[in-house]
Amino acid sequence: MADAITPRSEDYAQWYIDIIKQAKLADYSPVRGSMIIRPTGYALWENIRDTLDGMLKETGHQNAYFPLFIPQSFLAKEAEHVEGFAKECAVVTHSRLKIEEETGELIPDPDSQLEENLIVRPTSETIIWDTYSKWIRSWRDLPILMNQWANVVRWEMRTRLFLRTMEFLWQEGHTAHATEKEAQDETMKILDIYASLAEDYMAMPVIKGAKTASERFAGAVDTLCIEALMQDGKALQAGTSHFLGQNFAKAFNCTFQNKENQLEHVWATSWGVSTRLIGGLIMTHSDDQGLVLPPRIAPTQVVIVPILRKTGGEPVLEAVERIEKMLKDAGIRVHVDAREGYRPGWKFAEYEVQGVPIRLALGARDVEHGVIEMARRDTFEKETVPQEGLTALIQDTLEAIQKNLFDRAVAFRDDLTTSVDSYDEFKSVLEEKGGFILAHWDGTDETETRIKQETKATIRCIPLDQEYEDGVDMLTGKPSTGRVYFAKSY
RNA sequence: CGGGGUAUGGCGCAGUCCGGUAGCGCAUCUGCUUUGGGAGCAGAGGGUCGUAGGUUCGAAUCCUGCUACCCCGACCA
Repeated sequence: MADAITPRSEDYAQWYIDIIKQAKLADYSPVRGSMIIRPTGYALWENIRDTLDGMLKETGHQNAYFPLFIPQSFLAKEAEHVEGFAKECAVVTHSRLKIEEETGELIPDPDSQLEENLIVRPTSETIIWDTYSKWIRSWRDLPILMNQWANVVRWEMRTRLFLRTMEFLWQEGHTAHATEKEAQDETMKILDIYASLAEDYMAMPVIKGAKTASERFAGAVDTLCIEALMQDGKALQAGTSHFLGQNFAKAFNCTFQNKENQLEHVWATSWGVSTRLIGGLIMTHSDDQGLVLPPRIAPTQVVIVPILRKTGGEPVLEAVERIEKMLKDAGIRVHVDAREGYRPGWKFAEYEVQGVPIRLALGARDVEHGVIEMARRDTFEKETVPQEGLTALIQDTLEAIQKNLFDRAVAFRDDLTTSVDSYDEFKSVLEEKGGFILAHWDGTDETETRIKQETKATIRCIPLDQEYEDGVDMLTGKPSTGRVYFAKSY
């Protein structure tokens, strides 16, 4: 047995770290709060990225790239935005280093102090709206549907691999529209795309909803989000889509002439998902044996392990090669591990830790009988099946795994979603069961803040499919017309 | 930014109380035997003990300062 994974029941946080290390997704870096994304982890990100990128292009968005450095003065232009981000900005003040003669120490060269400080982007609204104000003159210039894949930096006090790191990878979409309605529709359209990415590809069920004022993006009029529930009963904000109104257009003086020949401020949206999704993926499906990956997003969907004896391995390797080609031709991502020096049992354990959905094992006996052993990562089921018709069976099984993971996660989420009507009940459910709690809320900041202070639970979202229901706020007794989702969150 | 903990081969740790020149497991390398669920035996390589200073004939060990990282809380994708 190699290094063990701490069981979830013992220490969930340690389990999460163990999974990432054992599955070789990421490493800590020499810089606090920064992480090294290893090839396996990055391959996962590439699949998420490529899937989403396809969906965005499908809906008319184009990619561009804006710079990492933003003039410090830009950040100050939108009042709420600066308040939200100023506390976590990395600031560039000098352009070169020099060796101090007396001490031999390497220091920023005082002579190279910048005229104006640069900040490392925590998000790009400011530089993008500065640019849009130059690009947009007429209603004919609209809409602009732009996205960028980039890294951003937020100087976090407390970090966790994938979930919160000082530097992370994401995409940020920034769109400009002629009308409020069009911008609002865009915000919603993106939310649906995010939900589809999460549910249909990552098999991670999400609640679509709107953030309350206190949880809103700094500078947004409205923030929509998708919220997922992790195995420890805590919620994870997995993506956000913001309707920015005309806030940034006003701050950056971005106007256009409408069809009535009047000057009007542009309507805006912005939206993003990040490498945090990988953290969500891990905490949605994985178990005490290691990572569990949904087939549609798994870098390797099928691994084939030949079982070789010292001599007479040729027929086995030939069969493996034939099956590999067959599966590859069908578009399945397959990997053959024919390495010598590692025993089959070792390899089985290795791919289990890495979450490969299906493992095939083929030995001399199987070749003789025209069969092959197939093992599922999600259920640990193992069966010997005919090589004849294998491709179709694999395809079906991959789909079955995908569906099983999603169904399992939905069932878990539903089990851990509780409706409560009193504050006492709220507190006891939160304490003993965790998960999402549906409760009435009077719509005020004060109540939300008090609940947060007293219980550490926040309103994750006001669900978009909220049903009208007369009720009273569990704390204040004031009237409410529908339930909102509360939870402790990451 | 507060509280706690840790720092010794690549990883995980022991050694520190009571100073005498560094050890164990895993991993790595070589050879042989193995190979259908993390192999066995034999041998080998690899460490300025986080850092700076002090005490001492002698410091991983005692003293002082510093730094980094991890965990737990307040703030955030």
